[in-house]
Amino acid sequence: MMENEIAQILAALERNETVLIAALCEVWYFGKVESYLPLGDRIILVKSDKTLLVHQPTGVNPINYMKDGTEHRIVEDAKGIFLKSHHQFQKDYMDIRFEQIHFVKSHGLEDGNKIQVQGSEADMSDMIYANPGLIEQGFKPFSREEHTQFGFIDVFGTDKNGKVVVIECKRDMADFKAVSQLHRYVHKIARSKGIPEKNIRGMIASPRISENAKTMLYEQGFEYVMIVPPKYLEKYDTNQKRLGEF
Amino acid sequence: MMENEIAQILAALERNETVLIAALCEVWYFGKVESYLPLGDRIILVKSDKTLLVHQPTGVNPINYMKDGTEHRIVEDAKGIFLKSHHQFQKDYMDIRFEQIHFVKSHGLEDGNKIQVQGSEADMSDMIYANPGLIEQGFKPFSREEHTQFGFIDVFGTDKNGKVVVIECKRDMADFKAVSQLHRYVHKIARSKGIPEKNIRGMIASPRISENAKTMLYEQGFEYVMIVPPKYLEKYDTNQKRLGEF
DNA sequence: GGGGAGAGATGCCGC
DNA sequence: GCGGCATTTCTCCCC
Repeated sequence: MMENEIAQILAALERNETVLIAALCEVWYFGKVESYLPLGDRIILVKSDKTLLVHQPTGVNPINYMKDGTEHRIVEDAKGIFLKSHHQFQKDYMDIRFEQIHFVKSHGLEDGNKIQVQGSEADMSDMIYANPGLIEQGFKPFSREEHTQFGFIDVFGTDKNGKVVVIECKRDMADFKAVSQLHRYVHKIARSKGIPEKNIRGMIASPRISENAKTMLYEQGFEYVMIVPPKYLEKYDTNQKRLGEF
Repeated sequence: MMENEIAQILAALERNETVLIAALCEVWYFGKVESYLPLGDRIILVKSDKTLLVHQPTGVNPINYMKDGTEHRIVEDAKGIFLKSHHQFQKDYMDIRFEQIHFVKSHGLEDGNKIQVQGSEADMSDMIYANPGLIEQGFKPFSREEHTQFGFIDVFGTDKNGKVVVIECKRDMADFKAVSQLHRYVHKIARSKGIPEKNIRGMIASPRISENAKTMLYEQGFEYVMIVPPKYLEKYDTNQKRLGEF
């Protein structure tokens, strides 16, 4: 009944193509958790690196997946027609039983390009290093080399009085976890430099901060600087223009 | 040149079907961040809820996406043929320029079923409520109703001496964040009940714990209980058997 | 491989 | 919408 579609899938897997399947199916997963997805229409995607995705007709995330390097085979027996997948290192398994295959399509895809992103937390700290005045007058960040030596601290320098300043950047709203992160960093620096914690200035730099976080921040004697990640809003306006251009 | 494929896309969008496109394309995104993905072969998936996914030929995650409720339209001008997507509430935009469309497929998908998962953190705390002896002899969890009233504490009860016990469950390896979570809960309970923090027992329950976390845990006077989420390994063995059955 | 941290994290639930 | 938290988070980078 589905011989033709199964043959297409096998041939495409053999040729290492990307395979797209629309099918009425049920799915079992056994790995870090166990899951069962009852019968329904789904899109199944097998990529050339052997990643397997099962997508329901709604939502961003796959409902089931297997990572790259998975082995796939088709098994036909009395219980039905299955795509059986196994990942040797992840030690997990997925079984898909096909009740009906709506269509199969495959294609060899070539894509060596990577995405370029602007507006990340790293861009924020770069911006502060390039324009220390954004923090306050007289703020001097240490060199980028020293930055790494103390671990994962976003920005690290001295104020106009020579006091050590530790800054934790968040690209969006800072929450209490950002404050406890900052506290941990200040503690780390205090110990490694032999300075009392209260003599180190800790700051959160972000476009906004939650009420809880603000309270925690001030309770611990830390400070807040409102900084918007580079081109966060400006580019948004630009987009509107750019969209209009078309 | 791509008239036929464009017509297929438009018709499928009109009919609210799930649309699959394999295409050589470049992608711009403007939203919380900005991104640009240079020309390459990708799979584009538009779901019936108007979710848009762009997948490269490798990896589990989409390289670009738009959430459900996005508006999509095809725009053809001197600069090329575009799928232009806009989300009113997310206030973000995506533009895909098609250089070449390898194929278009669409289908109306029906799927009302939800996934059933076993082995989550919630299952762990359920297991402990059902079998308090897993923690220690004499441990008595409070009722599930009280559980919510103190917030997001996984398990909450008293030991054989009537001391309050707060347990944070992790389905896999517990790290230092789990310990600081536990510390916060103990602090919360101490304040709300007017008990000194040192008179409350805090515990991490997980199949494993990192060295750092263990150190932090003991420094703060907390305890560790090794608990494996229900059927974490047993079912894994079962699977092997079950897989053999086919 | 462990450990720490970001991510356009997403998604869920509760207020 | 914010807030807190789990997720088969994934991914990257460093030790």
